[in-house]
Formats: sequence, structure tokens, C-alpha cells
Amino acid sequence: MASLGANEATHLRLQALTRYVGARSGDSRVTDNSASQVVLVVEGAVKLIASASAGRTQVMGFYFKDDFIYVPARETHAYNLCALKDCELVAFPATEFIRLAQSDKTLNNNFLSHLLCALSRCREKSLALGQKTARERVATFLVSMAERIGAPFSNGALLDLPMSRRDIGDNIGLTIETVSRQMTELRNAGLVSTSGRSQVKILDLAALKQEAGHLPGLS
Amino acid sequence: MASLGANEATHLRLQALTRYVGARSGDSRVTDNSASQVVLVVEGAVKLIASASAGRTQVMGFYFKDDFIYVPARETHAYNLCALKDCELVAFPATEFIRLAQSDKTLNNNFLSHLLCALSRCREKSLALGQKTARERVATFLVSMAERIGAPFSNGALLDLPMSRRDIGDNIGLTIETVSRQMTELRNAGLVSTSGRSQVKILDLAALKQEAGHLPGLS
DNA sequence: CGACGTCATTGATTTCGGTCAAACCGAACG
DNA sequence: CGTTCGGTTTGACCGAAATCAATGACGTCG
Repeated sequence: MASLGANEATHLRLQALTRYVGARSGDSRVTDNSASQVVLVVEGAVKLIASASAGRTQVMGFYFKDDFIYVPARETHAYNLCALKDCELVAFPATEFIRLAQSDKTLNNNFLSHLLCALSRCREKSLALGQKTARERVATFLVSMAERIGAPFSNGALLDLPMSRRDIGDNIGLTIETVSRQMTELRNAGLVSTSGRSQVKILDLAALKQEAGHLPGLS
Repeated sequence: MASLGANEATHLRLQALTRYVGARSGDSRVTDNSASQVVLVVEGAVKLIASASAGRTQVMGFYFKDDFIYVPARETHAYNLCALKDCELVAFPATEFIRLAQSDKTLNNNFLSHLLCALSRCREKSLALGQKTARERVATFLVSMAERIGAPFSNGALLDLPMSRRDIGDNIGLTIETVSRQMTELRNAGLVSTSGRSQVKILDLAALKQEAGHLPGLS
């Protein structure tokens, strides 16, 4: 829990709240959803899914080592965490976590900057889902993953994606077939190469960002 | 600024940071976007828009009296506030606002709960944009507006929408034509009635929620 | 009051991505 | 090493929403 940056006293009180959760790959319903939770990924990778009625699911996001996740209690839609690989997670009831953060500036700041980051990412996703074409969405997804879990490589990145095509599709609002087709097109365009189900090599990150509809310049 | 709930000392320091912004209806670029801003709507209504390349814009959200808005600095996409009617706004540089919030619990809590609310709404929007049909999106939009600015009415609500059909379309990822058609269908189905461009009467909120794809029960 | 301009509605047609279906691949197993 | 099974890719076709094109309504300003 070093990543929480909490001081000694806070650390002890956090431990008292902690629900350690070990999850095996594919586990769903990792956390209680009758109350909002704050979850920290110690090791592994998870997806946060939201369910509309009719069994349709949207993958709200993917989370990796050291990521915070705010998992709200069920309201108009139900949220659940689901492990993409074997995981080590730490969960706190949100209300108590927040109360505790009030007395620890570092913890509070960590939580705040996480929330700002989560909000930014969620807005980027909204923009993608509302305005972007399939091609742009897949490119956007790959750029985002490259920035988060990619290993630098030449003028691109190496990716080992822990999620299935279905997860990707549910994340960017496309079907697995469309994701697959767009990946093929990106491969044909020489922007990426793939090997096996999960290995993706981004050959030209700048061009991929262009394809993703990012504003030119900066970053 | 009573809504900030800040104590006396904080209040004074906030005033020192404050950039009062009066905006006329239709004004764009209300805030500086070279640095992140925290904006409070004192009076009026604004939209937060994000621009992808190629001039496409997504309305990230609508904000009304007493709403907080976190407006990030330009990165992969550019964000801007735009007034829907004559407004009175108060803007703070985000970094200084956050620093100040560290020493005032009430302010910090207000900001925190605002962020959690914004994140929830943004996730709901992602779900809508990623999974829902045009019909469901329009219904979802109306339900959301009813909850935020609707006047209770029978078993429904009365709405006076300050935004255009284009704004609505850009918000829920549809064209104005599709929004219009769906409104017509909802009217034909007896769920709403309209008069003029902006008056909407929701006749059966429960049925509209059903139409919106909300989970049954609760709320 | 009337004419103009903007915004909204309605209709015809196109298109992108979804659906359905078949072939293909790769990892785990005997 | 071959089989099997889930996940992926590819192809043919379909449909919901976008686009294109008029028409219609509202508000506002002379």
C-alpha cells in the first residue's frame, strides 16, 4: 500500500478497514456492490463493467497495478469489477475511506488526483463513443493502452493486452467483429503488427494518434 | 458562494483567487484553457464541450445553478465552456483551488462529492453512448434533465430546456434529425408532450425510465 | 404586422457498423 | 501428435442512424 502514500497512523487505520481480495482470472463480482467501494489494484488487471438492462454490458475501464478504482453502489445501473488475470486487490468502503482521507493530506491528494484522472479518461471515452468512427476508436484504445501498459519500442510501443476482443469491443462500443476488422486494417496500413491473440506492436505511435483523432501538436 | 460552504478564512482566500466571469448567451471560450479551471455556476446554464479534430464537438455535459465544473486544460482534446443563457460564473485555477481545499474540510468535501457525482454521470453517459439505441438515449437525456431542472408535475415533470436540439444531439451522440424523430415517437407514444422549442412535459416518468433502459426497481 | 433568419421537423436515400454464418487459429489436453 | 474447444478472423447481408434535401414553425426586428 506504499502507493497510497499514507502516513503511519493513517496506514494503521486503513489496515483496519481493508478487505483483501484475491481474485482468479475471470472472477466476476469481485466486490460487494451494495455500497460504494474504493479499490486499489496491488497486482494484476481488472475491468470495471456496467450493466444496462437486457444484459448489455459496457466495460467502463481497465485498471492495472497501482490504479485506484471508485466502484459506485448499484443505482440506475449496476457496476462490477471483474478480474482479467489473477489479481491482488484491496477494497475499502468508500464512505470510510473518504472520512479517513480527511485527516491525511497525502491520501486525500492521491484520491483527488485519481478522481481527476478517472474523470478525464471517462470524458475522453465519452468523446470517443459519441463522435468517433470505429477506426478512430480502436486507434484511441491502442494509444491509451500504449501509454498505460506499453513497453517503449522504437518510435512505438509493445503491448501485451490482457483483455479479450470482446472486452475491447464492450469498452469502445463496438462488436468483436468490428474490432477485429479495424485491427486488420491498421495492420494493413502498417501502423501495427500482431502476433498471437494478445501481442500488439505499435510501429508508429504518432501516426496512430493521428488516426485516433487527437489534436495535433503538444504532448 | 454560499454553496461552497467554505469557512470565513477560506472564503476570503477564495475571493482573492476568483475570476468573476459574466457571460452572455452563446458566448464560447468563457474560460482560459491553458490551465485547468474549477468553475462554479452562480446563475444561468452552460455546456462543457470537447473538440475532437475535424471540428466535431461533443457536449460533455450541461451545468446549472450551483453546479461545479472541472474544466481540464487542453491535452489530446480541447475543452471549453459555452453559455446557454446569460450567466454568472466564478472561475478558479484548479491547482490553487485544490491547494486551498486542503485546509478547509467543507470545501474539500464539496469538491470531492462533486467529482464523484461528475464521474458517475460521465460513466452513465459512456454506458448510454456505448450501448444504448437512439430511443433510449433520448429517454435517458430527458430523465436526467427532469431530475436536475424539472418541476414536479403529476407523475412526471415540466421541463424548460435551455439548449438547442443540436446541443442535445452533440451531448448524446446523435444528429439533430434523429433527436427530433425520437422526440416525435415519444410524443406519439404518449410519454411526453411538447410546446414550442423548449417546453417539454413528461407525462409518465416511470415509463420513460423504462424506455431509458434503467434497471427496474430501486430509486 | 409582416418578412426574414434560425432552428426544428419530416421525408428519401446512403452508409457504417451490426448480425449471421463459416472458416481459421492457438492453447490445453489426452 | 492429433483432437478439441474457445476465441478470432473473414465474408455476406441487414438495419439503425447519418446524410441529404425540403418543408415548416418560431421568434425577432424592422
